[in-house]
Order: sequence, then C-alpha cells, then structure tokens
Amino acid sequence: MATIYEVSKLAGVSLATVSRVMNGTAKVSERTQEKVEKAMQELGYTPNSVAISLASKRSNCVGILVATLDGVFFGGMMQGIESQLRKHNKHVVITAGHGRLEDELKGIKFLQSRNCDAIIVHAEMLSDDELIELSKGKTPIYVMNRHIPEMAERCVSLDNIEGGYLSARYVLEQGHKDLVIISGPHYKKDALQRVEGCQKALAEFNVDVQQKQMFEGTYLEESGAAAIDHFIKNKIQFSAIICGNDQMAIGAMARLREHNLVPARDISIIGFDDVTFASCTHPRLSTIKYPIYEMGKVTANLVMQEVYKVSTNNRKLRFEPTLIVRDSVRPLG
Amino acid sequence: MATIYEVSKLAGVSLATVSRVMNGTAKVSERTQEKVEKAMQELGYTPNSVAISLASKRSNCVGILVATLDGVFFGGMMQGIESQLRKHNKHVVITAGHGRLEDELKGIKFLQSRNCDAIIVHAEMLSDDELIELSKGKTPIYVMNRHIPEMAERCVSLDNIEGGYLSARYVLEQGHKDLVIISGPHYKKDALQRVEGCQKALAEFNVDVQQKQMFEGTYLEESGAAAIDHFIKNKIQFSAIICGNDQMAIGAMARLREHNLVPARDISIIGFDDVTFASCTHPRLSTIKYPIYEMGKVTANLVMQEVYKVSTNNRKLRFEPTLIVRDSVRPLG
DNA sequence: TAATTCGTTGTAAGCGCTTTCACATTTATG
DNA sequence: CATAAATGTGAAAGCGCTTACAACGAATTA
Repeated sequence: MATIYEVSKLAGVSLATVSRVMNGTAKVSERTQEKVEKAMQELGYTPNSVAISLASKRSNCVGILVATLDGVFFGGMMQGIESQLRKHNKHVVITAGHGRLEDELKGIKFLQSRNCDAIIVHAEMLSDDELIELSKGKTPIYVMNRHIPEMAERCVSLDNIEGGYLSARYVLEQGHKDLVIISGPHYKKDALQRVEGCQKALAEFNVDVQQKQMFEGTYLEESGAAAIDHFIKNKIQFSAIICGNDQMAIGAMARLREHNLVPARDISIIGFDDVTFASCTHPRLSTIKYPIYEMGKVTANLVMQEVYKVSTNNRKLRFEPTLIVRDSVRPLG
Repeated sequence: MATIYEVSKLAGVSLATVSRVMNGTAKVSERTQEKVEKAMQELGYTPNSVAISLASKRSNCVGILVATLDGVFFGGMMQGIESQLRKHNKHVVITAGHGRLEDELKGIKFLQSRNCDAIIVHAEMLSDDELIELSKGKTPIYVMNRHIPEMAERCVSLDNIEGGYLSARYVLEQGHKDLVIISGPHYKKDALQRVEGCQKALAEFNVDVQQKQMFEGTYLEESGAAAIDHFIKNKIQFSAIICGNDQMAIGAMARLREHNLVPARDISIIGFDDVTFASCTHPRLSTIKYPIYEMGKVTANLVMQEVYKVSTNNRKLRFEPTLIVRDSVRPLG
C-alpha cells in the first residue's frame, strides 16, 4: 500500500503539499494539485486512516454501543444512525455490551481508545452516574433510550412510562380486568418503566394486578412463550396480556395457540415497540410505537451538529410513544 | 488521557519496558512489572489503540461488511461473528453496503485503511472477480454466503440452490401444482440460486411455472404483500407460494388474509432462512434453515485460526440447508 | 530601488506506540 | 576464576500522517 511519502516523491513535492491537496487545508496551485492527483491515481493511493487518526486526533468515526447486534430493535437503531452519518462520510464502529457491565465498560473504553469522535450508547447495565462520569472524558457521549437530567442535551429518549401507561390504559378501556403482565428483564430500566406506566393506568382504573400475575421475561420470543406456560400452569385467570415488547408478544401468541387459546378472540394481547413484523402477525398486533429508527437519525444529527459542526434540522430529543391499534385486543363485554 | 510515556516516567523505567509488560513480548523482572502496573493503575492508563495499530500494523479488529445493519439475517450473522471474536478479545468494525456497489467498495476500503486484521464480507454487488482482486491486498478477505472456487478456503457458504430445491420439492411432494414464486431481488446472487433450485425440482416433477407466476421482491415484508396483490390482480391461480425468504413469507401471509385467504388452509406457503419469528407465526411457517449464526461463528473461527494463529475446532465451511416442516404447507388432494 | 506583502511550498516536530539493537548485569560453565 | 550464556533494560528509529513554522520568489507598494 502506497504511502503519502511515495506520492510526494512521484509528484515531486513535499509531504505537506500532498496532505494539503487531500484535506484542502491550504491553497495549492492548480499545477501542483494536478501533479499530486495524478501521482495518487497512478499509485492507487488510499490514505491510512489510522495514521490520520493518530496525527489529527480525530477519526471521522462514531462509536456505537448496543446490547446485541441481532434483534430488530437494535437493528433499527444502528441503521438509523448509520444511514444519517453515512451521508456525511462518517463511519460507525459498533460494539456489543451483551447486557454485561464488564462488556459495556470494555466496549466504551475500546471506542474511546480508537479515537472515536463521539460515542452513542444504549447501555443497560451502566448506571446514570457511571455514564456521567464516562462522558467527562474527552470523547462526548450520547445516550439513547434513557433520560439523564445532567446530560439532557445529549440524551435521545422515549417516555417508556407513558408508553406503558398507554398500553395498559387501552387494554383497560376495552373492558379487560383480568390482566397479566410479561415484562422485560428487571435489570433493564426501560422494562421497569414500562411496568411502572402500566401500574399507573391500573391504579386509575382501580384494577389490581398481583405479583403472581407478573412474569419477568427476557425481551425474547421464547420468554413470551414461557410466560404463557407459567400462567397456565399456575392457573392464573386472564383475558388480556400486556407485553414488554413485541417479540415476547409474538412468542406468547404462538404458545397461546398451542394451549388452544386463540389470540384476540380468547385472550387479548398488546406489545411494545412496533417492530416490522408486528403488522404481519395474525391477528395483527396492537402495540406502542417506539420510533427507534427515527431516533437513531436524530442522535446522529445531534452528533453531526455538535461534534462535526454541520448544521442539521434537528427537532426534539424526547419522543412520545403512540398507541397503534390493530386487531389483537378485543373489546370485552 | 495518560500516555505510555507518563507511565514510564512515573514508574521510573523506559517506554520499552512499559510496552513489554503490556504485551508480554519479553521477560520483565517482577519488581519492575509491579512498578509499572502500579503506575498504570495510578494514572488510569488506557493504551491508545490507534497508536498501537499504527506502530504494530495490526489492530485486533476484524471488519465486517453487511448489506444493512437491520434485518434479522444480518443480525444473526454479526452476532455469530462477534460472539466468537469477543472471546479472544478481538473487536469488530462494521460497515454497511446498502446494496450499492459504491458503498460496498468504500466500506471495504475503509476497513482496509483502518488496518483491520481481516475482513468478512457479505457482498451483494461486488463480483467474484472483484472480490478476488480485493483479497490480493494485504488484508485477508473472507466471504460469506458465496462460494468462490479461487478462494474456497475463505468462503463460508450455504448451498442456496439445494435450499431452493428442497423447498420446491417439498411443496410439490405435498401435491401442489399451481405454484407461484416470490423471489429476492435479482441482483442478489442467492436469490437467483434459490430460484434455480426451485426450477430443478419443478423440472423433476414436470410442473411448469411461467414468468407471470414469478414475482421479484426485495426480501422485505412489504414486497411479500405486494406480490400477493400482484398475483391476485392478475388473476393468477395458485395453491402454494414459494418464498425467497421468511420475511417476504410473513408479509405474504398477512396480505393473503386481507384477501380473505387463510394461509395453509387456502394457500400453502414456504419460506427460507428460518429466522426466529418463523416459528411464531400462525400457521407456523415451514421453511429452509439457514444456520447463519453458526456460520458467523465458523467464519470468526477461521479468522482466529488463520490470522491470529489460535487453533479452533472448525469443521466444514460449506453448509447444507435443511427443510423445517411446520404447518404452513397443506397436503393437497 | 528597497521594503513590504502575498501566495505557495518545504522542513521538521510530533501523535503514542512497537521493536530492533546494543549494553550492562547476573548466572552458569569449564 | 575467567569466560560464555542468559537475562533484563534502555536508546532510538520508525509507523504514515498533520501542522506549526520558516522560507522563498513574485508581486506590490512606497
């Protein structure tokens, strides 16, 4: 791989001049410019971004920390961020936290040590305080799906409590009183918040949901199914299920059928997130929309604006969940 | 951020020695080792991986090129690769090709210029020859989902033709004769191969599928739905649908229902990939298993073995698709 | 004509690390 | 006890680039 030195040699100019034509950091006469470009062409020169990064202390990269690389939710998030950044020729470097504190920490350290110009994190284990502490480093940190007052202008989040509230209220409005809740894992803040929102609605409607009517899932399909088994085995009566996310909802719907219970007709169910396939299930899944793709874009814009000084038309950083009514909740009575 | 220089100063040793304790590249007396470690601790030192990369010409990173960052298929692939690499403290750098030749090329160039130790690509636009050419660079390139004879030992692939064959044969064996095919986009090789496999089975059964019984989709849910609209609008008779992937299959199933056609009972359908939610649909989707997660792991192992010289228990690089029978195809007659 | 300015270009000092080589100790060997 | 062989350490030269700063000729001004 050719280096800038060889290019300068071939073009008969100095290193600095080559660097100048590459970056446009200073005026270069047209004649020299052409010579240099010709030399670059001839050598098939590609600048070494590691060297650039070391010398200039920036990398044109923004780091992303997600929980897992699979999963429709994170997919949307990454895609939203990347699509926006790509327009400005910025790249993403992605690491996964796997829901482990150690991995989240290591991931961020790695991204910092790679000279990322900014880091966007969707952390599940890191506490607010740790995040605040980390963001004091030289690399600015942006937080998704969490609202930390101390770094509010760098948080892009959705009101999960409100989302939980909306979902439960809707189910209650349809006349359901025997509810069960399949929540996400309790170590995830958003899971807890969604439950909290549910409880608010429950209180308003004077409906009681006891401990035994709650199941802590993993946000994955299997755990939705496991929840159904659990409730049935324990002879819990219920006419509706409130799910912490869509994946668990479809897992639950499938398992319901294995117990000869037809979703919607026999048991109503509502999800959360509104992932793509939510509209393809049968019955089509009613859910709460989490505009994660959009939010990824907004976060990317925020970075473009503050870190790269490119003005963007960014609006709000705080998103409101909305109820998507489809066919999976049947009015009762 | 502290540098190695400050650590050496504080510990009262030379740069070289600090580097040695970090990398274990040479014996260092216990006493010095302790001094250095204490100094690192005290300064909260994190090595700058960019500098390491520049100096050592390796990065402990492997680059990945996928089509998109969302999508269940690529999610599984990335997750498979990352989970394996992570065990050995290697990191991934991911870029997306967006099904555009330019982006794929730029992505690879970027990964190369970042000193990635290896690159794993799932390319859709790059030709075999281009890939062969690219792999002549100093960064070894591994290819997923494609078999290129010239670089066979670096290709981890699945026999898509066989997969297409299996899916069509199964449907035919169930007595279906009026078939339609919803394929992936024709610019994707695997889409074409799956169709090719179908045709092989069709020929064996002496069943004819004409041009008008084929629909070129995008591999996304919407296009499965669009296909249904298309066939119905054009008054095509069919009792079974062969889909290029599961996503289009669930899109098709949903749209079928909107036309008052019940999947399985009225119209049989088979997918491809066996993504997670395929077993959660109603009826549960019969499909062809594409063990992408497993294959991601295998590819990662290959890299560990050849690039990092860590021995792994890797088996085959060529995977066979398998038929997963569930409930979406009804025997006819 | 001398002094000043400008536009271009080159020189060289890093960026934070790895790695070769040489050197000084220490230990083993005959 | 002299010599050979380890052993532990430091000095210094890069890796490929950016970026002050200096320098130079040409154009402008006084």
